[in-house]
Amino acid sequence: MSATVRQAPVIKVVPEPENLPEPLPEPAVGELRLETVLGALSDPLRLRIVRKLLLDSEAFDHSCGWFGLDRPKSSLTHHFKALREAGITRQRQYGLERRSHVRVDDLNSRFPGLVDLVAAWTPPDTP
Amino acid sequence: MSATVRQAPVIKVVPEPENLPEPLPEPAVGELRLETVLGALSDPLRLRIVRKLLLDSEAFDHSCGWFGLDRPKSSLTHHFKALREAGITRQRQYGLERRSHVRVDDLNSRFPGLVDLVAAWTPPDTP
DNA sequence: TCCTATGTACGAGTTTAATCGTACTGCATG
DNA sequence: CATGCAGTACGATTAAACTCGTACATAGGA
Repeated sequence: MSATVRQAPVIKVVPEPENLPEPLPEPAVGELRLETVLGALSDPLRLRIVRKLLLDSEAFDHSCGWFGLDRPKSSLTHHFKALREAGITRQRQYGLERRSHVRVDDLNSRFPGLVDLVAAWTPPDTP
Repeated sequence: MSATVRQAPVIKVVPEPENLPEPLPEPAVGELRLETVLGALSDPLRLRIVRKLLLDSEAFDHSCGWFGLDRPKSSLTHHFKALREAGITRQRQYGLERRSHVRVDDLNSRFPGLVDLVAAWTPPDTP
């Protein structure tokens, strides 16, 4: 168990980019397309990822392994990339790991209510 | 402001099935799945169909040809069926034509806000 | 320095979906 | 009753996406 996911500060809506790695390539807010976002969210695994980020994360970014998904790493890369390219998540490189968080403000401004729908979703087979 | 998509339930939630043809097979309200609905809405053509039904229809069902889509008939059948099987539209057979309307109440009760997102959507290339 | 852990890149196999031509059904009207 | 019309059913083709194995890159620590 190496380090747990512990990290220090309670911040997260961090205003200062100086100590933060640059986000990976992503669409700007104005470029978000409803059909693309819906397509990205139509996959149960990705829906679960976004929902977990919304519900279980306090205010931090989370790395791939935090989600506890039993899929090959290359599959996870695929889905995290799909979410980022659709504009749903933002990813930053922290040393080795690539951490994600949901672009809640961007999504709420362009598609109000959508984030709440995902948060209220119940997975098909999870107790 | 223009009306939001809500309009009076006076008509449209027709209570009497006696003078109405039976709806074609469709999922019940409780069976609606967010991932399926989002998948059905991730297609621009279907998004356009649903949006037109929401905005331009008064309270009636509309047949395939009403939409003015320049696609082969078999393609339209495919998409209308996808919408119905996802639970987004209801279809009834009126003599020759099969008319559709959006299950607004069902969608609002299970996925509040989703219908408004579709109504507010702007097609990629339509003037 | 080597080793491990995190994650990517690439490529192949499989599945799913979109698109559409053609043939068909059934009503409705002349 | 024959013709036209609205739409489906079926099948083939094509394109996209999911899934995953393998190989590779890198940061951090023993």
